[in-house]
Amino acid sequence: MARAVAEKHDEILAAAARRFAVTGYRGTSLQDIAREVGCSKAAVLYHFANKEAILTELMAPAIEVLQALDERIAAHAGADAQRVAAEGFVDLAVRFRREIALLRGEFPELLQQPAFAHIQRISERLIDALAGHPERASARITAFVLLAGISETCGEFVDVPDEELRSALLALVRRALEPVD
Amino acid sequence: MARAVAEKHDEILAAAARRFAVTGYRGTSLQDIAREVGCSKAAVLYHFANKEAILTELMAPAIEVLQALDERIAAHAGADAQRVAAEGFVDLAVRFRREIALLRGEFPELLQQPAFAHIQRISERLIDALAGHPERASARITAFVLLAGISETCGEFVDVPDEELRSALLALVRRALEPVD
DNA sequence: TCAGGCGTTGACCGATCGGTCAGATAGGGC
DNA sequence: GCCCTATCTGACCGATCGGTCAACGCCTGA
Repeated sequence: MARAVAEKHDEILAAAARRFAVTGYRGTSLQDIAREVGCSKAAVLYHFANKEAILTELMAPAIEVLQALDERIAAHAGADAQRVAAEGFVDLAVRFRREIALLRGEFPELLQQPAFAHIQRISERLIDALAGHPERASARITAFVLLAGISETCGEFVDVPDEELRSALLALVRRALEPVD
Repeated sequence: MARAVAEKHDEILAAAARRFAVTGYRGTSLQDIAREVGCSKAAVLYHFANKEAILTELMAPAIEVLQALDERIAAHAGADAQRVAAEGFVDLAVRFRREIALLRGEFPELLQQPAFAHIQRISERLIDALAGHPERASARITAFVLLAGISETCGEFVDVPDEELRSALLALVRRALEPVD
């Protein structure tokens, strides 16, 4: 029985991921998810406290890796931090591109939600590290283009093999980045 | 009287732009816009047929310029098309960054709406032109990162002076792009 | 002076949202 | 055979959405 519960839990999670990826978080209703699973909306809410809990659980692994990257960047300094940030973020984006895709540009709003409040601060530090010269506006602009662009792109090119996507992005980042002198 | 009507029309438009920029299109209700203007929701709908009409009118100038860019790219060929696409898009993004900002990542859904159907095709051609080698996956990935990243960035850095943003983006694009041989 | 229409309003509509709840069902332990 | 509980359901809730509508005041041209 316990196994059956876990199965249903995961089934709902997978269905939600599929729907979120197509119509986004806000654009997907609990009814949509229930229909995809083949059960009632009430059943979905029996397995999850509320809609946000589904999203939170779906994003948990990606957030964990993001936090680990944040700590790794903090542990380095100077040019090393820039390299760690660049490679770390590309890896993360490629690996979790399905999770990124399901946010479909709803980042700004979702980041406001308390559950994701700390993500914003991590993003800030990531941009600083990637910029190399955080005080130079052009460096920050470059970093922002890369972060936002890579996120969006990974959400779009879900069918390209991991290694191909990864190497293309890394090559682009190396070309685009102004090195720390 | 006719002037008063036009004034109110523009006032509603400006209020909608302000609200959209903060909470996005979907996240802004007609009630929100009416409150910002200081009138009733019904009054807003007296001046505009529906909510979508407000967005359409708000985006019209940007879409016109995008279409003009599309035609200019089509009129060129080879390496020239890549340069035209790059410079044209950066100019467009910087100039209309407030309009871009108010979409707040709702592009994917909005592009589905019939009013913006052709924008998707224009974007495809823009990516091809920017990629230079549209058949090479890495070139398309690079182009996508730049387009998506620049859009997002322009929506974010609304306070940076036009020329500073423009030159930083152009420099980045030149570094990032693989030239057509 | 008065009829007509423009701009505006609040009340209302149906649809949909996330979420609640009491009760039906079924299956395993006693 | 009986009960208990985990699972699930349909009916329902209040809130909010975009949009409609009859009616009202006011301005204007005849």
